[in-house]
Amino acid sequence: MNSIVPEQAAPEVRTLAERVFHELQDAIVRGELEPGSKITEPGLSKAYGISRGPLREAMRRLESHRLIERVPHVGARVVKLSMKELLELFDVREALESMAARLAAEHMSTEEIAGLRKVLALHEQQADLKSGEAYYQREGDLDFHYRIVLGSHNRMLMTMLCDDLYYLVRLYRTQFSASGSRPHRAFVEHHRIVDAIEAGDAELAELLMRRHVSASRANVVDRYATTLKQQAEAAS
Amino acid sequence: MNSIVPEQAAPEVRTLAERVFHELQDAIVRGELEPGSKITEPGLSKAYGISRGPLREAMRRLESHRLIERVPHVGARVVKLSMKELLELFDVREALESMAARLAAEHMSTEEIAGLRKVLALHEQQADLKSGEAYYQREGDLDFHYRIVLGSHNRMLMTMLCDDLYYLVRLYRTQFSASGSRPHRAFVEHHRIVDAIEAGDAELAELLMRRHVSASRANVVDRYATTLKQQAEAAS
DNA sequence: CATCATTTAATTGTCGACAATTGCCATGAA
DNA sequence: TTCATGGCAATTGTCGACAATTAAATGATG
Repeated sequence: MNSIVPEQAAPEVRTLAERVFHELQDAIVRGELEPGSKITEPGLSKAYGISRGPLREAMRRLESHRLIERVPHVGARVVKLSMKELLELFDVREALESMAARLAAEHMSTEEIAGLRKVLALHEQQADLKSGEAYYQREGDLDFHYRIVLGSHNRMLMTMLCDDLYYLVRLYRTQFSASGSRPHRAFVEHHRIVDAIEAGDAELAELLMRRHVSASRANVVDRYATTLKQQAEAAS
Repeated sequence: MNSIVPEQAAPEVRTLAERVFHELQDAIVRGELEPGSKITEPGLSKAYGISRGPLREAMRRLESHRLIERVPHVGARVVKLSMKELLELFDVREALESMAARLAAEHMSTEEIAGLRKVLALHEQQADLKSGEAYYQREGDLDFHYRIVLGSHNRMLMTMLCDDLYYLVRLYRTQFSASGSRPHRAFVEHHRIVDAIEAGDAELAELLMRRHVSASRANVVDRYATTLKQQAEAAS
């Protein structure tokens, strides 16, 4: 079980390959390694002061997490999400997270639900501050989704969403510099979802989560259309 | 894009690691490598006549596909699906495949639908033969699901289902020696799903696929309970 | 006889070097 | 000028050896 929460709470990293994997993962998600840029084994090998052996293992792991793309005998590039791929990601999230919400409504313990409520409270408090810094809002949002996935008690779902897809989500947020959008509405939706989970209403929780992700996707499409329009105006 | 269809139609394998990966994948899914058995790097290295370098890469890939489990400094074992994990797999399949059916209803071309119908015809023809050999039936079943996933035109879904989960499904079928169960009912369900896809009814296709996977899951639970009961009787 | 510490063997992790393949660049011909 | 061809540099793929860690075997001790 890898890091469950963004904060790299990895206490003991037992192997070099593992450590450099996490470092590279962070570097990519944070945008320090430019999307689409080519990364070379000797380069990284020197940069991190390790041999190419462990580095290749780390890169192979990054590839399986869809953070880099490799072509045999050619090289590796940091993944660059296209709009099409981003929408694909949302469809997959909709399928998996709605299932997670359904299972969470069936299996989540009272303690877990209490923790979930605490996250919501913290989330709103930060929103009241209107601190502008959308970063924490967004991290809070991910925290919310994390906990529901964990509440599903389905390990396969957990690794798929928490270890793979959520890193892509964060990568997207840096690549498209997606600021915290539609925050208030998202808050309301989050609350409704927790209510359904607490009531043990699996079907409703599933439906609400589905709409929640779907609305988020629609919001992305909107923003993208707006951006295109602005670019067209600027060009004319 | 890796092998889309079971038949290893990989014409050109460019690297040793890739080749041995596919060979090991087949060996595991076919049950030649016993589930839960420990696999050692020097052993496989000699067995396949390659160095440990490419072999480690192949093993790392197998791990990301959930076919083996590795522990740092300890070793790797062929995955052994427990009942709990099998049910988890079904929940994930239900989520992803129902989404695939929905997208397929929206995006599938007439040619793709024709191909799908052809698979169904072939499927039934084999059933009429009552050839007992459930193997082909099962492969036909997987072929059906493959094509629908491909019809979703969502690459992320395709890799998740075709490259990862479906190998686990086949592994399960060998591990639990699951014979062709409930074949007639599955046929009917398959037809209804294709009808919905052809009609472009996304919601219905999604619902039917969901029920289809869910019924398959329930069937597995039934069989498992029966097995347990028989074992208890034999012990008494 | 059981339990614990120590040693030992085997496996994994890491490293540096060599071979193979690719992409680039210069050179030359149409 | 443009395109094809050849060679060259760089990167990836592969290999064997060494170091670090783990699990087991052995022996000592209560």
